[in-house]
Order: sequence, then C-alpha cells, then structure tokens
Amino acid sequence: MFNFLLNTLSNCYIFKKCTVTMIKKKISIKDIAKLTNTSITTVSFVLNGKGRISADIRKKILDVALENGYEPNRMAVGLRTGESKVIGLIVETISGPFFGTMAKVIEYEAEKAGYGVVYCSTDNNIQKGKNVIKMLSNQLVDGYIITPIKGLEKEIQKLISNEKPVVFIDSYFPGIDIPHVLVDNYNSVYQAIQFLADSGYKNIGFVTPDLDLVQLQERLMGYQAAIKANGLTEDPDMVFNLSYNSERTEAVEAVKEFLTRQINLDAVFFSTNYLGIIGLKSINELKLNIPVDLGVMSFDDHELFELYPPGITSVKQPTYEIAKSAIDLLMSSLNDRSFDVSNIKLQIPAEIIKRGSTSSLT
Amino acid sequence: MFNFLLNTLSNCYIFKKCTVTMIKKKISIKDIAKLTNTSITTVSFVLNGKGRISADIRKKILDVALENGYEPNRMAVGLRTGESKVIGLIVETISGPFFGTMAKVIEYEAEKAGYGVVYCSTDNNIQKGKNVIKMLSNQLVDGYIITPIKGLEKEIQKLISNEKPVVFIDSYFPGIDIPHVLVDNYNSVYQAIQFLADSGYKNIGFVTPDLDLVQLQERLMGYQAAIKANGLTEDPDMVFNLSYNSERTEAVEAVKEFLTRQINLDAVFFSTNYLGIIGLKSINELKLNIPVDLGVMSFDDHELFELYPPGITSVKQPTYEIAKSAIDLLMSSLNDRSFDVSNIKLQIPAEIIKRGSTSSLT
DNA sequence: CATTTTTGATAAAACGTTTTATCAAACCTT
DNA sequence: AAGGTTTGATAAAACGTTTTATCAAAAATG
Repeated sequence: MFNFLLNTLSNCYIFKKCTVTMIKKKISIKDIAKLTNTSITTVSFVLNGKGRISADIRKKILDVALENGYEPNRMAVGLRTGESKVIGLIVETISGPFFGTMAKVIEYEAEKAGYGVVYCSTDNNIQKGKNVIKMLSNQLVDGYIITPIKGLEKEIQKLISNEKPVVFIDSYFPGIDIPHVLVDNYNSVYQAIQFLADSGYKNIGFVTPDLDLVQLQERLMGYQAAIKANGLTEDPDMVFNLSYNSERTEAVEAVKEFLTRQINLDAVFFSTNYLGIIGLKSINELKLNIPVDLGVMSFDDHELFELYPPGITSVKQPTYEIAKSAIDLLMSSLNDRSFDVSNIKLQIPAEIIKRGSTSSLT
Repeated sequence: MFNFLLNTLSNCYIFKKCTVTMIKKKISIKDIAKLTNTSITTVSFVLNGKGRISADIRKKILDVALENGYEPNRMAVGLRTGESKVIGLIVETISGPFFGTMAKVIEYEAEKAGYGVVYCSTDNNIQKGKNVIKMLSNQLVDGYIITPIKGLEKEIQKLISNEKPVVFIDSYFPGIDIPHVLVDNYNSVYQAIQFLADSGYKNIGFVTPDLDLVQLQERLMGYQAAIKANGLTEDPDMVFNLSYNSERTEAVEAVKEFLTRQINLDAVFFSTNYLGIIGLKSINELKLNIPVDLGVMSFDDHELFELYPPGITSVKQPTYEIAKSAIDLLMSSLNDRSFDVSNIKLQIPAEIIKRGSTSSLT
C-alpha cells in the first residue's frame, strides 16, 4: 500500500515534470516517413522537390511535416552535401559604422540566398586572424568575405586551395589574383587634397596610423601626388605616423604635439575616421578654431563629423556599394564554382562631403 | 602516333591543372587510420584523449595528424554529438558602440571555451526576429544571447523547450522566468533625474522612442518617480514619444517642435543615445546654448557625447559587465545542463558621466 | 498480347565523427 | 598453473540527411 502510494506519487511527479518542461523532440525525416507509411527517400524527395512522387502522398507528407514543424538538421545536411550554407565575414573591427552598414547589407543579401553569416574580427592582429580563419575553416563555412591583413597570405591561400571562394573587402594583397572590392583610396584622397588646395590651403598635413596596410599606403600616395601636382609645400615632416597601439589619451597628446610642431600647418587630413576623432579632440584641447586656425578633413565619414561644429568635411566611402558588390561576387562564386572571379577587382569612387571645416575663406 | 601525342598533351594538361590548383583533399580520421595501420576508433580516442592507447601508437597518430593538418569535420562532430559549438547572439542593431563592445566580449569569452558566435539583428522588427530565430534554431546553434522584443515570446519559448539555453540581455519578458542581465534602468534614470534636480533644474523634459520595450518603460518610470520625489514640475506634456520609424530629418524637426513648444523647459533627458544625438542636432539648429538655455542629459554614453561641446552628461551602461555576465551565464548552462539559471536576474547599476551639459549654474 | 517504357516508390550507401560493447593478450593473483 | 583482472585495440552502430541504383507496377508501344 505504502509502496503503491509512493509509486503513484513518483509517477505523478514524472508526469508533471514531463508536461511542464515539455521537451518536444525534434522530428526527423524518418519520423515523417513512419507517420505517413512511406520511406525516408520519399520524404526527402517531397521536401526537396526532387524525384517523382504522386500528388496525394506528396500532400500527406507536406501536411505532416508542416504540422510537426519539421526543420532539417543542418548538421546532417551539411555532412552529406558538404555545404554549410554559412558564409564568414572577417573584418578589422566589429564596431564602427563602416562595419555596421557592411554587416547589414551582407546579412540581408545572404539571407535572401539562404545563407547565414558569421562574423569575426582580426583587430589587425595576425595571430588573431589566423585563429579566426582556422576556427571557420573546417567545413563550417562555405565562403569568405575578408578584410585581409599582411601575414595572413598563407592561411588565405589555403582556404582557396580548399575550394572555398574568398572575396576581399576594404583591402587586398597586391599582385595576388583574389577578387576584391574597395574604395578607390588613391584617387579619392587625391581629390580630397585637391579640394583643400582649391579651397586655398597651402600647408596640408597628413595623419595616418603606423599600420602596414596597402589601403593606407594608397591614401598616402594620393596625398603626395596631389600635393606635388598643386605645387603645395612638400615636407616629409608634414606626414605624421601615429602609433596604432597607443592609448587614446596618448594619441591625443601625440597629435597635439604634431599640430603645434608644424607651426605653419593650415590644414590637416586624417586618413581614417578613428584618427579624425582623435584629431578633433586634440584640436579642441588646443583651443584651435576650425576652420579659421586650421582646416580639417578626414577619410571615412562619421556621424560625429556631421554634428561636430562647424561640420567636418570628409571622404565618404561607398559602403553600401562595396558590401553589395562583395556579397554579389561571393554568391556568384558559390552558385557557379567554375565561374572564375579571381581577377575581378573593383575600386569604387568615394564622395566628398563638404562641410564647414574646410572653408577658411568664407 | 598522333593519338599518342594528343593523349600525352592531354595528360600533361590535366597534370598541370592538378598541380596548379592543388586541391588538397581534407584528411579524415579514416585516412589517418589507414596511414598508421590502426582503426578509426583508435585515432578518435587518441585525438580526443579518451580510451587507453599505447604511447607509441599515440605518437604515430598524432604525428600523422599534425603533419597532414588534420581538422575534424564540424558537421560530422555536430551530427554525432548534437552540439555545434556555436552560440547565437541576437541583438536589436548590429551597429553602434553598445553592440560593438558586447560582441567583442562575447566573442572573446566564447572562443576561450571553444565556441563560435553568429550574430543577427532584429532591428526591433518582429518578423525579422522570427526569421532570425528560425534560421538559427535547427541544431545550428547550442545557445542564445538575445535582446528580446515583444512578439517573440512563442519562438523563444520553443527554443527553450528544445533544450537550448537562452540568456536575455538588455531587456526581458516581465513575469517569465528566463535569465537576463541588463542595466538597472529604473534606478539609473532615477538617479540621473535626481542629479539634474540637484543641479538646479526644475522643468525637465523626457524624450523617448514610441517602442513598446520594457527597458524604455522602466526608464520612464524612473523619470516619473524622481520628478515626483523632488517635487518638480509634473506634466504629461513634458514626455515626448518620438516615432521610431520616422526619418532622421523628420525626427530632428519633431524634437525641435517639442523643445520650442515647452517654453519653460530648462533641461531635457533623452532615453537613448540615438535620441540624444538627434536631440543635439535639434538643439544645434535651434541655436540654443547648452547648458545655459537648456541642460542636456542622455541615456547610454556615446563617443560623441564626450566630444560635443561642452560635453554631454550621460548615463553610461556597464556594457562590459553586462556582456560578461551574460556569456558566463550562458556558458554555465551549456556546461551543466541541469544547472537551473532560469531565475537569475541581474540588474547592474549604471554610472553617471558628468560633463558640461548639465551645469547651468557655473 | 508480348514487349518496352514510364511512373512511383524504395533500399541502401555514404558523409565523418563518437561511443558502446567486445575481445584477445598480457598481466596479476593465489 | 588456473583463475581473475587489466590493458590495448577494434568492430559496429548511430547521428539525419541526400542520392544512386533498383524494382515492381502501370502505361504505352508494336
């Protein structure tokens, strides 16, 4: 009697536990086959629209699948087909508006094509980049969009030799045939400096991070060429390499030092928006007036540049176009593996957003 | 003869093609077994440090694995073990500094534990949220960190009933026992308004998006309670609900209208940094002087608030702590499935960053 | 009507792992 | 030396799909 009660209670408890937590086991193709008295092949065919299955069986299977909320097990599909339907996006840094827009566009387009996206950042760190690539490589990802950095050549080559399509974004490896899409760094900076020259500035400084990145080199070259072409003051001391790893306050101090050292500087161009912001802080602390004491222009527009008085003139990257082209390119490679995109190299023009920071003459 | 030549050429071509593209087939556990005259079980045991295998065979297998760059096929592992070693991070928006820090912390901690991270954004859109969850759910992801929005209750419950741990971040479902970690919205806004009151402001407006989000409601309640407690002007018209979907320029106009309508407003609090930025634009266009004409304070600090003269006082979220707690919580659930975290609910205090925008008396 | 062809359905293998159960040989016990 | 135990290695099943090959029945052909 006692035993019986215990038993009942215990059953009761188990029963309750079961209904409360309600672990609905995911239904598989095999379950559907059983439920409909068919074979797993038939179910698979129906669900994938392949083979030739009669209309009534088809309906029966689809009904059962729907009402049980069947979803294929991606792992099993992946194992069988060798495709994960996931693409990897490896960028320099995951915060910031450039990445934000990028991610949004890529995510949107990928989803349309039935792909997911996983993001990773390298933080311009070679070791981290290697880890990230290794992490993604093992059949987990079908294709890549990468902002390449020096030192990752070997790893990326390995991806390609594993038949994984790769598209570079925002940078590239000179001389290596991997498709890439980025802003036309050289010409857009050339035009930016041209604009400063046309605005009457003569002694234009250039602040850039001390990173060995080809896109930064091209910006510098655009600057130098425009300076030369306009007969402006040429002086290696007018180019300032700021240590990428320095603390923010250090960086602000360094830029202040640079701005005061070059006493005859009448304008300064920052090669990234991150530097532009640091520059604004420096200029603010020096109590210099923009644009009267100093004209200011930055590469890569930023929300702050619109708002910060008197508005900071900038070179706005065609972020949407870059992202869209990159994902389109990747999708083409993915859909038609024989389609050789290896020498598609896009350099998209930028737009100069003119604001108050570059009009000393008004 | 002719035929032979053709044949040779053709072979040659094939040979060349093969070496040039060099498709190195990924090596499998089975290949290693064959190469070392062992069984796949043995190889698996050695690679996973299980079973008992003699030192020399162990070494032989490890050597072969290493020199062939063996990496397990995640799909196969996933299929067999039912774990993908990937966690999903679903947030409101993928750009912005809050997400940036968040992502970085979570990525870092996840990687330490051998997990990858996939990101998705809902953009506060229910349909998008549903899609995103469905996309991630099918065995592709082991656990979730989600910023929940109304309308997703059912989908999220389904995840949980599928035994996938879920941790909420930045918001929660009132009355539902799902672990969450977020800033203490009520008290931090209360203290913020208290600070404004202590600074001498009497007529404090409150601008908030017209989104039905619990965290926003709590901020509003904090505002109302502090107003009442300090005996400040209470007036429903001092609370302005800004349409979330309005264009930026429209929003700026709307805030301008609000600020001029309330002629006796001496300070305004923005309930998100996104609104704070719009507010600054409005104030700028109205040529109001901060803090003389109007005290300004915003929830959620932003780079711009530090820089924008005279510096905007703000409520800084403990982003790092939130992210760290969330990922820790998720990892605990993942590591010990029986560990019930369902009523761990963290509300972390915020920090008030005092800047020039709230000191009309100086 | 005998044959070929088409249709509709299925069995079985494969993808690369992990893990349980099994087993022979070598090592201890008394 | 007979029994028991430990050690080292493996076979085989399973995870949930996709796809090839197969096959009986039905339909079309001559």
